[in-house]
Amino acid sequence: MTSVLWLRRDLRVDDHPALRAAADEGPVLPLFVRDPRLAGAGDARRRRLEASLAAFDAATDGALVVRTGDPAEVVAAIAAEAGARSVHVTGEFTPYARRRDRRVAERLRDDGVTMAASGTPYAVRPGTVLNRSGSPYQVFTPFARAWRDHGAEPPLGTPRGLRWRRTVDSEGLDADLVEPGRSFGPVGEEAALERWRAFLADGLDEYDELRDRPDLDGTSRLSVHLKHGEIHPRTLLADAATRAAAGGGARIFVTELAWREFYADVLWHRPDSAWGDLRDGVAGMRYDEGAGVDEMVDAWKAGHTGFPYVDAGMRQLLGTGWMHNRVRMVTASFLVKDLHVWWPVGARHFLDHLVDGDLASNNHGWQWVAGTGTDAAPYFRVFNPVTQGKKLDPDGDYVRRWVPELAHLPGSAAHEPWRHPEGYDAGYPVRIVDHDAERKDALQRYQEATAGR
DNA sequence: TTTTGAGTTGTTCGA
DNA sequence: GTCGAACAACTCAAA
Repeated sequence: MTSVLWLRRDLRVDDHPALRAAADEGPVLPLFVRDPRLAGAGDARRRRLEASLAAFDAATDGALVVRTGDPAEVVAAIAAEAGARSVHVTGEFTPYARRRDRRVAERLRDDGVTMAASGTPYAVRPGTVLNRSGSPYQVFTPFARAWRDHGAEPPLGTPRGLRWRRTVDSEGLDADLVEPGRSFGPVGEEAALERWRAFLADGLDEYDELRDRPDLDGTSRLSVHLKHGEIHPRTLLADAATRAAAGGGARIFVTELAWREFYADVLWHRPDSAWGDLRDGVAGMRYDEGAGVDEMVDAWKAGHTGFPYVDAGMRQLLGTGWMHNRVRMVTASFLVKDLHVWWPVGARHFLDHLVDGDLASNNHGWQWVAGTGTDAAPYFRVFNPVTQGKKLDPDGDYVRRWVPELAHLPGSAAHEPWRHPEGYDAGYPVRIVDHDAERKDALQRYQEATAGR
C-alpha cells in the first residue's frame, strides 16, 4: 500500500530511516509542504530550498509532490487523495516543528492515518545524551565526550526495491526562484556527497589549520547540505572516524559536528531558549533601541558600518546567503557589544538570509556571543573587529573581495582605511561608532547588569 | 557530600 | 616587539 513520506529537513534518498520505513510498506509518495509560517524573508534562503527540492525531484524522476498551506490540512489531504494509511517523517526538534508535528499527527489520526517518525537529522537523537544523574549536560566539553562515547548508528544505505508513486498533482517548483543567481553553490544529495568526498580527500587534514581563515577555502561548506538533510552526519562520522581517532583536522571536524548536536540537544531541553535568554545572568542588561539605533542596525545589515571586516561579512551574507563562521562571531559581537542591540534582532536577520540557517546553531551561537548562552563568553571578551580582521584575513583578500570601495588598498591596509590618505577615495563609509568607547560602554553595562547578584 | 578543576573561539596594558 | 597578567564570578562535572 502507498504511504506518504513527508519531507522536511531530509531531502535525500540514501541513509534515510523514514524512507526505509515507508518503502517497507510499498510504493512511496514523497511530499514537501511549503509552510507559509516558515517562509524566510530572504531570497537566497528561499531559492536554496527551492533548488534543493528541484534536485530531489530530479533524482527521483519527478516523483516529488509540492503543495503550499497549513501542513495539517495539506498532509491530510494528500494522504486521502493517495489512499495512504500512513505518513512517515524524520523527527524534528525545534519548538515550532514539535508543535506542528503533534498537530498534524492528531489531524491524521482523526482520518485513521498514522504518522510515524523514524530517525532524526542528528547522529544522536537530541535528549539522549545524559550525565550520570540522568540530566542533560550544560557544558559543551563533557557533552561532546559523552556524545562521542555514545557513538552514531552506521549509515543505512538506499532501500532496496524502492518504488516512487506520484498519484496526486504537484504545484511544481518555482522556476523563478530556482533559476537566477546560483550563488549558493551546488545543490542536492549527489552534490553533497561529491563535496564531502572532495573535502575528505583535500580539506579534512588541514581543517584544524585553515578553518578559521575566511580568505581561504578551508571549511567543509557542508552546513547547507546538512541543513536540508542532503547528507546525514552519520555518513560524515563513519567516513571520518578512523582519521578522527588520530587527532588533527578530522578530530576538530567531528567536534564541530558535536557542536551542532549539542545545540540541538540544548534546544530540545529548553525550547524557550530559541528566542529567549538561556541564562538570566545578564537579565536587566541595558540594550539600545529606537530611531537612532535602527539606523545603525540598518547600516550593520547593509555592510556600511565603516569597519571593513564587519562589512565584508555582512555583504557576503547578503550576496551569497552564507558567511564564514569566524566572521559571524565578529559581526554578531559588533551588533551586541558595539551597537548594544539585543541578540535576537541579529539572530533573526541571520536566519532570514543564511541558506544554512539553523535555529539551534544560529541562535545559541548568538547567545554565546551575547553572554546569555551555554559556556557563555566571559563578559570582558569583546571582539575587536580590526584586530580580528588583521589576524584572520592577514592579506586583506577577504575584505577586498566583498568591499569594492577598498579594492584599491593593498594588503592589510584594507582593514584600516582611516590610516591611509586614499582610504576613502572610493566612497567607503566612515566608522559609525568608536570601538574603544563602545567596548568600555559594553563592559560598563555588563557590570551594571550583574552588580549585586 | 564536598571539593576541586575547568570552561571554543579575546583584548589590553604594562613591564 | 614580546609576554604575562588582568579582566569576575559562577556553574557544572567528576573525583
